Amino acid sequence: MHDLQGLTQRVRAAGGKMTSQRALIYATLAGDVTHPTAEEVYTRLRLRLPHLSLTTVYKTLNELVAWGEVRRIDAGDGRTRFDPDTRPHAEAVCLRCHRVTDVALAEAAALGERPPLPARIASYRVVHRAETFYGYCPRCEHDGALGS
Amino acid sequence: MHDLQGLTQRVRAAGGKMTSQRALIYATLAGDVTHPTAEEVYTRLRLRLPHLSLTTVYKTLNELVAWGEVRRIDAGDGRTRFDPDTRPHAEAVCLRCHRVTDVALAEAAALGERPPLPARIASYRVVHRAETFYGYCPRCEHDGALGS
DNA sequence: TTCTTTGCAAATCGTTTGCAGCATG
DNA sequence: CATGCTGCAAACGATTTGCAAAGAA
Repeated sequence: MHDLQGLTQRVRAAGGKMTSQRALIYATLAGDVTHPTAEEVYTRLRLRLPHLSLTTVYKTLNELVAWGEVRRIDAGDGRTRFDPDTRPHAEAVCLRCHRVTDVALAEAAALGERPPLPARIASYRVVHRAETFYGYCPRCEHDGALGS
Repeated sequence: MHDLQGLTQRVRAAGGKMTSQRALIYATLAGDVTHPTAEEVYTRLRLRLPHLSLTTVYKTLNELVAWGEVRRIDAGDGRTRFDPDTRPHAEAVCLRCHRVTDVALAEAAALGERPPLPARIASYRVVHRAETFYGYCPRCEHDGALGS
């Protein structure tokens, strides 16, 4: 998730074409720290591209993941969320509202986050690591109903 | 996930009843390190309890999670897996076959796993932490087709 | 007996697929 | 103009729900 030009190049290198839909989906996700679902991306873009279909959003997001431009995140409810930040980092997931918040690099570092990724773990060839903290976000903590 | 007696007590304390279905589902999961899906649990138990329904398996597994006896794991495909080990530990997920393997405590420790769980991260009240390594298990690595 | 649980069938919901028409390179 | 892309509708697969019958306390 860098500039549109670089992305266009990579898309073409992969035998693809740059369309207005893709450009907008890319752009929407690029600056986003809220880890939106496919449906959320769709809803936002429909304002600017009324003819856009949810199918296209799904396909495009899957491509982005396959190309390593975006990362897939599971927050425990049924939906898949997407994170344009592909650098190794930790996340906090709310067990109630399923909000996902990036954990500040400094905070992660203080906890022992070590950038160099070991190549093998449990005999797996490791491609990516994630550290996830499950708990309650401030809003949900103060809203009670933590048991639901 | 301890002994059946302790579980029966806790089930009753929560206003529930101990049934043969529950006892078997509990027992099946207790010693399991393969992180089975609901369907896998169902298939195994059907041999001993031919009348068992998948619905019951789902309901029971959800109860176990709600009661903190079991943990829910997402391996990236559509299915939810279940892990009877509720202690903080790391897992390795295969990006191809979605197998989940526990990372040995010693190995995790060498990587900086620190048992004491910080109470707050990114202002979340943290209940549980997970460190996941995504990559390819030995079998899939040697089977080629890593791109699929 | 009373209240929970079971299990069948049907409903949900997120996501994917088939395919005809459209747009990019 | 040759492919790849879009978008509609239909298909899918995992999980949930309604409800009547069965079982535990």
